[in-house]
Amino acid sequence: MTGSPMPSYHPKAIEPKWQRYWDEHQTFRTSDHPASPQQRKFYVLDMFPYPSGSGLHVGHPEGYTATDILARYRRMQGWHVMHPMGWDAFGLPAEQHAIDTGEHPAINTERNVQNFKRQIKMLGFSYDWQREVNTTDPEYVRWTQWIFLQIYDTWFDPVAKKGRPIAELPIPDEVRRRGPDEVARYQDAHRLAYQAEVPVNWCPALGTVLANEEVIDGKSERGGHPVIRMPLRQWLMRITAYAERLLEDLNLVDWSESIKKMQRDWIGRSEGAEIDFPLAAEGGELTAHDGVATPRADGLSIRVFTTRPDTLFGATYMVLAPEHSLVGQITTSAQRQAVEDYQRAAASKSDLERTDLAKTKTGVFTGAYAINPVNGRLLPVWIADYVLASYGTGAIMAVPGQDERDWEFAEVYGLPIIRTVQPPEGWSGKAYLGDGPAINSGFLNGLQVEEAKARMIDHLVEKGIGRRKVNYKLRDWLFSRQRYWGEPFPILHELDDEGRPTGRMRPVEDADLPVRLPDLADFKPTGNPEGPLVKATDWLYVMIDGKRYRRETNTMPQWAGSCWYYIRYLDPRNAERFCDPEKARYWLPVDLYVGGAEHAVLHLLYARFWHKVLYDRGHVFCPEPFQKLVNQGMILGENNEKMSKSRGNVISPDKVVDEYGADSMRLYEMFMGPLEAVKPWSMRGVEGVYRFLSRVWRLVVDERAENVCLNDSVQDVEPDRELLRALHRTIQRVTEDLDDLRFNTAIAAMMEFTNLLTPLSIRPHRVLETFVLLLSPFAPHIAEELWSALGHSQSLAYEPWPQFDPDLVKADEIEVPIQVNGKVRSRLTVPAGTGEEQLRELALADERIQSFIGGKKIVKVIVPRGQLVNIVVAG
RNA sequence: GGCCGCGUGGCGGAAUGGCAGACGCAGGGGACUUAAAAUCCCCUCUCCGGUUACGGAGGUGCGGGUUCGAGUCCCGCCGCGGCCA
Repeated sequence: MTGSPMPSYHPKAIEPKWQRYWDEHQTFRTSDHPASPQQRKFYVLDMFPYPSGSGLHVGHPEGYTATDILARYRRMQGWHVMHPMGWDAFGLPAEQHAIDTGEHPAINTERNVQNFKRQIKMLGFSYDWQREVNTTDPEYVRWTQWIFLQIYDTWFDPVAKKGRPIAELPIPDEVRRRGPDEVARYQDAHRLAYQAEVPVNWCPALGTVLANEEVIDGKSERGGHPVIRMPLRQWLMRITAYAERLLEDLNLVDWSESIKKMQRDWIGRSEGAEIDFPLAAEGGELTAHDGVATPRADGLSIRVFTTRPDTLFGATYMVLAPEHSLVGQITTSAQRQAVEDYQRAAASKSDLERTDLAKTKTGVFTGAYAINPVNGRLLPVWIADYVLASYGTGAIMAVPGQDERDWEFAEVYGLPIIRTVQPPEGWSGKAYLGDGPAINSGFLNGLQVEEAKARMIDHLVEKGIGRRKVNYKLRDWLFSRQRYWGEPFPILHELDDEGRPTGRMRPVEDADLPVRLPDLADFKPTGNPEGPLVKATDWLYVMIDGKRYRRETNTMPQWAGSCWYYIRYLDPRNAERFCDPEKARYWLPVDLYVGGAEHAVLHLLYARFWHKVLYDRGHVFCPEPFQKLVNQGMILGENNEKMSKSRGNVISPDKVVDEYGADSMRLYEMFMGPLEAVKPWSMRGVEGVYRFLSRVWRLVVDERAENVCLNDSVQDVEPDRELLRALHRTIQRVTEDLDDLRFNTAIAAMMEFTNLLTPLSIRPHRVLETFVLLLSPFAPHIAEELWSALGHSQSLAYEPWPQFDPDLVKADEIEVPIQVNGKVRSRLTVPAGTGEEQLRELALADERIQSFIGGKKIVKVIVPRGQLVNIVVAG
């Protein structure tokens, strides 16, 4: 605060004052219960930030301002508003800092949180800080671990299509007969949280595995370190079991089509068939000339998934992913060396590199042949890295005639190409993917693609060599990380007398949660896949009932805490449960969720998945967590480029607030353009809204006085009809724009109204009061100050939102343009509500119009909604 | 390569199929001032005619279409952005 005199607009003096007022009066504390049964609830949520060391950037306040305006608006409309904030505070930068400096990540994190909180509070957001959560808080971690155990305790019943307690999993008799260990193994294999040996992206530099999404171009998303593929035993979440519901329930939510589509594409549902191709006995290629191929004695076959079973007659070779388990068994001795060399080379490539369409296809023949089950044709079996082990069955039937990549591969290696769909006349391309009649396809000939698919599947089912199958691109979620700064898994591994794991696991009892992170002197990665927690030898071993256990040393990924924070806000200090069911029932789903589009797929998919498991297990009561979702657009630098330190175009909120105040910052970010649009920053623009706020200030306050007191023009008089109409029109525009999240045009409406008020020498007190209320959600500090200057002793935060009178909004007279053949030629000024017939007559009688239509034939006259006349003349 | 979104003044942007360019920025002129800043008032899409008043023509990336009427709807192209490959 500077000691400068108050009468001119001085945000630095008024903003901290009102922030203190709101804090001291707990103005925005949200009660657990509605004031009356009629009160509507409104849960408006921001994507909580990762408190990085560099502090807030101007992108954060964009979404936060939008939600804050709506929260304040709804409060004034009498709604029961939930508007919380917290910290997504586990993450790699804090751990890296710890590795570099030896300082515990919690200390660094706390410092960053304090800085973020200071910056957020300086913008005057109306959060209920009593509900602040921090994902690294042991009391929060406790419930993240508890939810993990809920998921661990759940299996997916494919018949009921829902998650059920593992105790309800039917155990087959043969499993039961083999004893309790087998039963436990069977259960473990069905849990939604399970361990499996999977090929992972191991990043030696970070000392951790990474999810596919965290690997970009073979390098880690954070840090850009090289990543290699290797098989490791990891925790996974069976999100694939929920694929269908995650897809289906997108129909229940009010999200933009583009975000829904991104989620749908990520889930990647496709319908097709699974087909078994028997492998031919060695030397089978010799018998092919006789048209008889002999299957291998051991009956081995290759199972493929295809979305185009109609093209089966066009299969001319087969491809296995280099990692496919059959490769070793079927490769002939002559090909073994080449195959093994190729497998090694493929292991060092990322999926992205392998499947790049532009890349020249490579592969190696295994020496083996499979038999096409529909025509007995022998198909050479290759391995190639363009086939991924993780998609479908990790094997394909190659149909070059109808698949671009197969065509390319066939060209490179001189494999035969058979078209099975007739391309349109004049087709000059290679593979033809479109519709058309089947050719070279036996009993399918002449059928269009869809019909041919159905007929082929029927045929496969009848012969017992294939089945209808739905496939998803979605993979199970790799849930473990070899890091320190994350939630420990609440899982104990049983050890035998020699200290070797028995393979039996037990979850930590609820009463013993949270499993806290042990303190470490050294946070460096161990360089082996066990993670830094193995160094905490005191923490690592546990004795229970005379048995020795070793704690799980993996930690959870950063996504874990953000999967359920919106629930914890509702009951943040509950020590008995993760959330009181009555509170969850009352507040959920979130009515409006605002955040960056970078979370459009993963965060939202993971959070929806956890929500659905909690829903199935009876802990939450609505199928979807986020009813309406809005993605704010990115704010670019003043040079129209993405803001970044390296480009030197970063705008600091601290600086903006220091120069112009929080209200100008808020107002500018909302005035820049539509919330969802990408838009460049402009300091001149900030100055523009600052000038607007100064003008508003001067409408009310006497600048010449020593203290804040009313301008002489503010008088206790009734507004004239014209001013009253403009006021009500402004109320209408601001209200309707707020309902539709059109903040930029709402602000424009208020600017127009002040432009009208500025030249007036008498400004009715009542009109200014109403206007200040309209402005208050956008620029709350100046609004509070003016409200107080207008004679009120309490905050305006719960003043009723102004209502407009629809009759008053209507103008007495309107101007009606008259067009001739669509061009405006004249205008009429008529009383509002003049009938169409009368408008038509007035228009035709108009002198200027006469000169345009004179002598011409009038074809018709159109008077839409009595607002315009268009006269259509011939010639 | 596929899918999605977007192309409007010098700039950010406004326009339920109905007067294109609201509002703001930048720019120009004026008032106030010893002066400057601040503030207030006026002008500001392009071209043509006119001293003025004003009138006319064109104009929303390009080309077509639907319609009495298209920035808005449809088809094709070009450019930019995002997501996926």
